[in-house]
Amino acid sequence: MGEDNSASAGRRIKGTLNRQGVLEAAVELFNRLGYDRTSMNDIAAALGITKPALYHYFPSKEKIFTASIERASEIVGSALDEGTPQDGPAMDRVEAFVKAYAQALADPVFRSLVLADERVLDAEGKAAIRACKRGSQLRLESLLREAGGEAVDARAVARIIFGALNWSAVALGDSFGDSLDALLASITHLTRQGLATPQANPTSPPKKEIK
Amino acid sequence: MGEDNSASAGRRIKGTLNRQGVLEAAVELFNRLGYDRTSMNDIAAALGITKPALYHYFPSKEKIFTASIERASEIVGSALDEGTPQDGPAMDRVEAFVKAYAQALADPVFRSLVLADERVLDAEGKAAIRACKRGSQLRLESLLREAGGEAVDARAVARIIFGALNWSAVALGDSFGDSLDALLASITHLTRQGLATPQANPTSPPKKEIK
DNA sequence: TTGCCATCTTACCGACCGGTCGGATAGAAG
DNA sequence: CTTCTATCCGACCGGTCGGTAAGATGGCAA
Repeated sequence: MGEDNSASAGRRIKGTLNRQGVLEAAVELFNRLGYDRTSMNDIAAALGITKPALYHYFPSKEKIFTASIERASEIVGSALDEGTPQDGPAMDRVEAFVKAYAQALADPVFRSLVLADERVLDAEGKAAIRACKRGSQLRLESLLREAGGEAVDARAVARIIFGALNWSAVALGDSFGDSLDALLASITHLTRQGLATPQANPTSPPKKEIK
Repeated sequence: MGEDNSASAGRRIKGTLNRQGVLEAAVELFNRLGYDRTSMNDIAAALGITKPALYHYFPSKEKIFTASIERASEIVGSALDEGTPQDGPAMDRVEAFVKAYAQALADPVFRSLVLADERVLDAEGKAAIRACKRGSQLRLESLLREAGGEAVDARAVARIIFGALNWSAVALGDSFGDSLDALLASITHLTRQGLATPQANPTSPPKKEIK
């Protein structure tokens, strides 16, 4: 509500630190060292200030994290909105969606959400992460169903795609971008070929012995 | 070398605690809470002893972790050896390999390796994890090349498969087993279809301007 | 000039961490 | 019996953590 964001008074002319700057520095450390192993002193030192000064921008360490989660949700949301066309062949839209998601993974702030260990957050933070991930998941599933009909298990294929991208981003770290093109090409290839031919028995659970 | 494993004397008749028991309890906690947030007191409490007693079985917290990593390497190694046939159609062997790997993921000790954050380990521990992961990766790549020839980018497809399985195992936790069948079916389907038709321009980097 | 307020610092707190010390306990060996 | 040794515990250590108290600094508005 009443957030006064005017670059008003204070000391610090050099740097003009603000919440955004703190958040970016913190995210960089969270991604590199992990949330637990990043101390408030580390963050402060990276900004050239002392620990208590940090508490003028955020009331606690966890609030920094949850703020980065919220920001990450906005980032991936708008990236998918802008990157996924509203019409055209369904499979092309799947491809555009996957590409947009992969590009969002290049943003450190969004990576902090993917890397985030839900166990360190309270119920509210957990819910925010789950809602964001679930949103992306459902959007891709819907697109896949549109593209493949009943030919495949859309939920499972979406899991494969997100798993491939998220895991590679986490495992490869900063060199993720180097192999991204090859990864995207293969994901697209497998998905196109897989959706083109129906799967034996996609989702359906065994109906025989319901009792 | 000279490890005396004889179930010799001492107090404790009830329980007959040993390194194996300590390791299993620790792994369960590491997987549930994360390595950093699991204290030696937590592990001791789970075993019904106190912290100093723990140091009769392992010399440090990190040694418990590295021991679980070594054990996990053996588990996945033998699971893949036993689960992957030596002959038959290459694609069938890929499928068997993937299935064997997925079953290894059900073992908490192996999951501790997949979940492990390399950043908390020393150079030796890091190397052990990397060697294990790299071994699995190369085996699958080799199998994929055998099955698909030059049709696809084997490295990228292997990343997709491991990413899908590892990420799902981490994200779904204990309910991983519930959706495993559907996941395996879709992975197999996508891989079979993807290998059946060649990819536009798989791995090859631009050869033109080598200079 | 006066007073306000955002900014930033030094010094500190209680809690918890991994790990250690010295001793208590009890079955096995002689 | 004594002695040995594996097992285990209460108490404690140095260090780090997230967070706080209290005050110094300096630009801005009145």
